[in-house]
Amino acid sequence: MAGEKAKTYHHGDLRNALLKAALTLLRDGGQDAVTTRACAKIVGCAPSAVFRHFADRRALATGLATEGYRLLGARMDRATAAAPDSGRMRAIGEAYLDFALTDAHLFRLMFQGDLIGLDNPDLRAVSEPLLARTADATGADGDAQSDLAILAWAVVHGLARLAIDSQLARQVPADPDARRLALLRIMGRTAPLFQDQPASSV
Amino acid sequence: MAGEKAKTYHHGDLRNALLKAALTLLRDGGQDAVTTRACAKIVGCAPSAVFRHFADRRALATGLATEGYRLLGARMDRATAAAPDSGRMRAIGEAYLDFALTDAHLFRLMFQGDLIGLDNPDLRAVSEPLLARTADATGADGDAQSDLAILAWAVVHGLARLAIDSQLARQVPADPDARRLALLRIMGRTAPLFQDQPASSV
DNA sequence: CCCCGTATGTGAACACCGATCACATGGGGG
DNA sequence: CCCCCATGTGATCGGTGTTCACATACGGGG
Repeated sequence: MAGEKAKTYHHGDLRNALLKAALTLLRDGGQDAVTTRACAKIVGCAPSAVFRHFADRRALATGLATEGYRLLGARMDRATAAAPDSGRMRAIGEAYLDFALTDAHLFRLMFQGDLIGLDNPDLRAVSEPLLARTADATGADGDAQSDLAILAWAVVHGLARLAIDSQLARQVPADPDARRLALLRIMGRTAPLFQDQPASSV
Repeated sequence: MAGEKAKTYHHGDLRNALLKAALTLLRDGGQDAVTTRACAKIVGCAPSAVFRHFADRRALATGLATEGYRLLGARMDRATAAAPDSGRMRAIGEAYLDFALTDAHLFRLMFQGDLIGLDNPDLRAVSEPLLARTADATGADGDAQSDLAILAWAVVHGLARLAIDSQLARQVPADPDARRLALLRIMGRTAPLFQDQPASSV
């Protein structure tokens, strides 16, 4: 008994338990491993129970992606808080790249339009502020601000995706730390967006 | 009879027919629609026949992706051939974006590491020269050349992916032509990589 | 020319998947 | 207290990738 959850017919928090199971499966098996039946087996419920909490497989994936945006946002917040004003863009870019490289499967899922519902209100509520905050950090304003924010996003997003799932993965060092440094160096070439500190410190 | 292919037991070119069917399915149904059974039904063979020509579903997808890289390469070649030397980078970037926007499903598949075999020799033979040609077009040399080529790739790749499968799709005009222009304008902000012509002409 | 080896295509099967539905359970508000 | 309804179950359906024994016929060696 002690510490053991009483085995009740009603789980009590099945939805969150399923999301947690799904995240585990995703992290070490990729999106293909995230199967409604596998999630059910992990939490110990019937396969059909999943659909009491998620309309379908896509809804489950959407919940996962939402959690991903929350994690990414937290990382970006921490990065900006710790950085001097003039280095906010670089800090954000670094955080974005780090997230993508260390949680690649989750990162991919967050942009897998066919697996998640991009229109989902919960997801939009979490993901849309990220671009706005980046726009602030450009230091520009007006149209240029918007353009620069999108461009900055594109640079780090492109680097991340190429590093994760393209032949570039082989053009760049395999060792995680070295790869990270190489990507940051390349990112730094995008003057003046990410060139806060002199190149030597990159 | 006239013009009709004789219905023979042996199809004769099943492999290519399957690839063609798969491409059709992909283009108007996304990757989920590319099913070995659906391909078989389209070409009119038994489901199991597919596996005489492709080891598994991934091999089929890999073949499709290879074809995609071939198409992209052709577009890039045409673009560079028609552009003045000083405008090669911009021409390449434009071609890349155009391809991604007009053949989005195929473009996505080309980078879907879990569906295609990135190590496939045929695929690598077609895809790897693309980066090399981009490196030439930077006009730089040495480490900077490599860095700039990767950065340029990242910019257009990031813009393309964000436009295709992220919330950015809603920040940017919905009309295809307007969207294209907006993305090119943003791309042009990456001085000096893509700034061949004065901004007014963008 | 025929004949057989082999590449190619078939049909039936298996395990797994997402999804649905009638039914079982039991917690919480009238 | 009791009953309603959210939650969980088990059986089931159609679809999918993949395999395997078997059928077919193309093409090269006698």
